[in-house]
Amino acid sequence: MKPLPRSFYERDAARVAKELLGKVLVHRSPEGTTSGQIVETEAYFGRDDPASRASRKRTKLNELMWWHGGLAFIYMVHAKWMFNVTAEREGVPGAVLVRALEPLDGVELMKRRRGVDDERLLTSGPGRLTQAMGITYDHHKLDLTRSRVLAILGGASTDFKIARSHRIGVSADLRRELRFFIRGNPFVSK
DNA sequence: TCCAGGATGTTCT
DNA sequence: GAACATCCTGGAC
Repeated sequence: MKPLPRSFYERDAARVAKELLGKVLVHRSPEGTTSGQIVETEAYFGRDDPASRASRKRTKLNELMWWHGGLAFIYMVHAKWMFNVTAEREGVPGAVLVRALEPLDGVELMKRRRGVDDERLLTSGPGRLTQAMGITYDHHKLDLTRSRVLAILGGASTDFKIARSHRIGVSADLRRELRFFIRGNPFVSK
């Protein structure tokens, strides 16, 4: 499996979010390799999206949303790291939040990092999956199309049904439903 | 320097 | 389903 190319990411954020389902996120760390299939995502846009970090002024923290697609965009909420991928072409703000994974490789390492034994609790939430995968602000700005450390690989299963809903935990959501998840997958959050 | 807030998680009912 | 612990960030002062 090869990393998804830049052209995959430089499109409408909602489309990128939807098509990231079923792809595989891999982190190669000194402790070992962990990977998981993406089962839940959310799309975020720019100025017209009140829930987006890019709806406010461009700062050092959110500027990656304006950069080109395919970069790791990481920030902290409620003392938890959130893992996003930038979408859209350079100059157009957009990002996809990865909300849940189905663990594949390195399950024992994930359990150790999370301090829990129940597989369902390892990666079924945005803060949980970063902890299980060992993703931190160190990975901010990493190019997912080139990095050997952190990558999203294509070619995974497409044998699933996609469901959608409103985004979770946002104070002011858009009318559009921008959360995508694999229907019936036990690792989807909530 | 201080402090409110936030795209959450856990634990309790 | 609701309370609350958690802790970094940047803007306010």
